[in-house]
Amino acid sequence: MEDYRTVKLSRRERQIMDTVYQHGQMSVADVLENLPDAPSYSTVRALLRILEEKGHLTHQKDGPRYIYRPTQPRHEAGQSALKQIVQTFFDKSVERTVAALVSDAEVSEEELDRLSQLIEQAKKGDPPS
Amino acid sequence: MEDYRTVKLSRRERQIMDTVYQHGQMSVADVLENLPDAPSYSTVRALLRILEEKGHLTHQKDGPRYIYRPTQPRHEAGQSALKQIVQTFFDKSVERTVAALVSDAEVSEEELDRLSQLIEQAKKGDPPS
DNA sequence: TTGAATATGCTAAAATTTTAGCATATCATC
DNA sequence: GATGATATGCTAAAATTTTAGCATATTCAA
Repeated sequence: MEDYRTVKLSRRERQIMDTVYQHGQMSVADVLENLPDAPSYSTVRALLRILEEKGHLTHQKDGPRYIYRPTQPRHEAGQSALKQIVQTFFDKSVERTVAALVSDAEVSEEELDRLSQLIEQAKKGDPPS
Repeated sequence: MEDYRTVKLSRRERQIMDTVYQHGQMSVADVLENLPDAPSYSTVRALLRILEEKGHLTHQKDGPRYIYRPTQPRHEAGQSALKQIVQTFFDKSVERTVAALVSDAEVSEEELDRLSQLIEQAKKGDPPS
């Protein structure tokens, strides 16, 4: 599926999709709290409704209120978002992207170890064609 | 600097910033060719002007035409874009993000090797506090 | 050096996005 | 079961974004 973050969605809509993905699921009030330049409650409701119409969100009832969740699985959305970044800023190079990630100086020794393991696994497990 | 992709910029503006970052520098015609749902020439010109007013782009003359470039260095913009993604889709975990990157099945054996080296270097070179 | 092609400068209109707020429903508690 | 607090449904206005197009400048080649 196409990356929702680059096409079709307005600024607010994208902001909302981002928080909802980050939090997993949210009520209107939750979303409101987490948006930059907090808009009005009405606004958030309207946008959630639109996003649901467009098929990006669903809601279920939780007592009196609606709880919204993304329709596209998080890991899928993450994959395409990542892909977009790799393409835009890192010349489509996974390597350069990882370099940027680990050069951020906030990656612990242990995490680096786990990353090594991760890559070893990738070598064995998923030999690409 | 804050991630231009999440705040402040309209849909088209963000699309334009993305292509300009991807290509390094572009004329109006170049941008036009690379936008989804190609808008009109006028539109692109207007948006480039606005982005310049907002400080995200500069231009220089190349013969008869303007060539636009981002003001913020690409690697910086890439870092903050990545950070945003890591936060939104991968619970702020660099590890999970790298896992997603290398599980994309399009990473060659050689690239995996270079990634290993990369991480070894990170271990030695930049021991985080 | 002049004319065709291709630029930009600018203004205002069209379209979309964002917002407010009234009407109505639902829940929890006294 | 009445009441206050807190939801949603909906409509239309405000604000922003996107667009078109006329006027003018610049380049390049005949």
